[in-house]
Amino acid sequence: MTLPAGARSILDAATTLFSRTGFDSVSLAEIASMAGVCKANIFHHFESKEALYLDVMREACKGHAEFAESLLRLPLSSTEKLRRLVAFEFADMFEHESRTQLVFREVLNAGSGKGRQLAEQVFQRNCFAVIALFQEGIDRGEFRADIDSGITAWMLGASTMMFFQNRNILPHMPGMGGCNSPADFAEKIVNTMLQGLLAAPDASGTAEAASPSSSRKPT
Amino acid sequence: MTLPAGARSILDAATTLFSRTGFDSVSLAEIASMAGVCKANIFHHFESKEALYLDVMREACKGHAEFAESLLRLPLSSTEKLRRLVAFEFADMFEHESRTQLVFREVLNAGSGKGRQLAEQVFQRNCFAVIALFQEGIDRGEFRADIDSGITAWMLGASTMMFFQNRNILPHMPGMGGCNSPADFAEKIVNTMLQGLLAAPDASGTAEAASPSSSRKPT
DNA sequence: CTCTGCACTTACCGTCCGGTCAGTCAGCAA
DNA sequence: TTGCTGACTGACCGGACGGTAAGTGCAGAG
Repeated sequence: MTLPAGARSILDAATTLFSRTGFDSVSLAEIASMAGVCKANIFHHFESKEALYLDVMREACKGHAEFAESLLRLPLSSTEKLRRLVAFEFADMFEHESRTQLVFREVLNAGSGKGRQLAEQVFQRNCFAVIALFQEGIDRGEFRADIDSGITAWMLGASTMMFFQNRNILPHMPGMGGCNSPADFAEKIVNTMLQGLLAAPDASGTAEAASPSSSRKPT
Repeated sequence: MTLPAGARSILDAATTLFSRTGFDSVSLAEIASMAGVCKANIFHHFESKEALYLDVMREACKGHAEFAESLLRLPLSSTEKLRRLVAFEFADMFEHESRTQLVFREVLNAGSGKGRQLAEQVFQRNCFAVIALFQEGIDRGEFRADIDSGITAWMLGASTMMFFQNRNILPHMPGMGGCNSPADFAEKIVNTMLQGLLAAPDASGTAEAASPSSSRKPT
């Protein structure tokens, strides 16, 4: 915001390039070239390559996970909150691919990450919000009492990240031809989870609760 | 096997180092040093750094996914096959950490991977076996007919990979304090999935089918 | 013993990288 | 006009990198 134009363009170029192939395989010369400045200018605005990377990460992490937390306070069923949360996260990921890629790379590359801490903070905060959501559903009797909210949140997060990370090769994966859009995938994983989460289906109610909007998919 | 001792030690050192931090941040000098040979000797046995990496990947991929395929042919319930499959995969992953890390890194680092194709083959093959398992369960009426076997396999694979990848920070994750061992986690994700997979629980049977071995966990 | 082929080494090359430095230039206050 | 500041640059540095050339030593075949 208060950054000079040069620093801004460096940060943007670095975000794009780092998100593409990581820290090591991007050179400062590349970044400078894409930013339209000379290499030495990078050192005028940033202390080192690593400091630049951390600034890029800090920016990428900002603004994440706030929706999830605000969502928790809305007067909705836990099922509906879950649907909205996953739908939002998928939309958000694809709207900011570079940022998302950066954070995910750090979370997924166990150890050795320079921005690991930052990414973990984002991940943990997100995870915690989802856990709270599941726990609320359990307390309300909307979800089964015998599920583990931590494990369930983990599965949801893992599926989401993997989908994003493999979005380009997904059409070539066996059995995944059926889901063609992120929204489609999001709906399907939520449905799959819900069928295991919803409180015991006494008689009716199961199918309806799993698909509250009447004509979600006529099959 | 038919490799000279030197080539063998180079391959082993490279496997260890590449699995630790990836391709870029490992130098041939490091590999040579760990292998106890001089750097030039690497070029005697391997065409280039990249060729060495591909050989390492090829070896890491070998022998994977065979258990899953053989498992499918056993005369067991789909539920039991699923349990055994996941239990085996968790045990196998932790028994060969370096190999596993290599393959997972390639699968998870979207794009830009040198051994991407190899890792994808492993991943696809594994995925396909699990999909077949789910499909069998559906056909038998053991699993719900309205689940998507591809999505379900995806969720299972994603959860497993994420667990392995984050095994070191897992104790610090919110809500994951409860599961202390890989086997524990494996059992929990299977249970979570099954509760959503098992055919409609008419009256009894659900809890029993989800935990076939009588005294799995007395709670 | 000699020849051959292979494992292996020492010494070196050109290149590219992160980082430094001296200096230019525009804007602005006094 | 002068003096100062901060954005920006081109030229350069030491070092590490992937890779090469030339040669050593040694085992087995003839």
